[in-house]
Amino acid sequence: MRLLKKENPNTRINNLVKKSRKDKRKNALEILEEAKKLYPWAECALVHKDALQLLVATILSAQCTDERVNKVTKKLFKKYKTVNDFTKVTLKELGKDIRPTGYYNSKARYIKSACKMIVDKYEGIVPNNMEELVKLPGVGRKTASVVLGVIFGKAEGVVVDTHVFRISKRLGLSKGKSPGIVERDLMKILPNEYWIDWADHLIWHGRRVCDARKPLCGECTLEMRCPKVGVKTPPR
DNA sequence: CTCCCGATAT
DNA sequence: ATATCAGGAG
Repeated sequence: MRLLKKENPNTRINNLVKKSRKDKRKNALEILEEAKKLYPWAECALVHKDALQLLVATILSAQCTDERVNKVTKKLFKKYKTVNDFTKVTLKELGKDIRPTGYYNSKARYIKSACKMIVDKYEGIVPNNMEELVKLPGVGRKTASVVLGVIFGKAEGVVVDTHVFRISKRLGLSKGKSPGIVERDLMKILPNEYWIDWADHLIWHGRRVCDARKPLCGECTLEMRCPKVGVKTPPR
């Protein structure tokens, strides 16, 4: 005498979490298509004018809003023009110059060391491939993918920042507990030609709608395709 | 896993 | 007071 199985109106959505890679791909591409309509510009939010500036800005963006990074880099890039300028400064002084971005001691070390390596090993030129970029101090796959995508228009990986990590999981595309796992899942699900677009558009969606604490599911046009994995209190 | 860390929203 | 922000290293 079991209880009657109650019909779940969200069966289709719940099933998205267990779908095959092929189905996940179809779903992901539909979501991306919609996200492109929502954020047709999808430009890089970090103000920069070349590879070095974007590299530095992206290192600074760890656990910090892009808005504050831009405030800091506006002055920073007037003072430091080349990789050599960053290698000459003391860590104490560079730390002061980037202080509002947080983690300023670590970031100052990363930036100075990375610039030194660029001078010593890469003839002053920012590398244009994943293998070399991630050798730079303070540069992981996320930072490297940002530079590769924005500056060189190339995707050797998928940018998995806090937004992409959170949203990809909410959408049921990955259950990975680290950005690395989520990136591998996304690389399997999405064709390479969409890797850059995925992060570009989902990050804007993460900022404006699919917020970490209080996602505006009621205003979300991706809502019908979203199983909302891990969303605690979707407000109406 | 912990640590690095200021600024802002809730 | 606590959570979060275009993470990475040890």
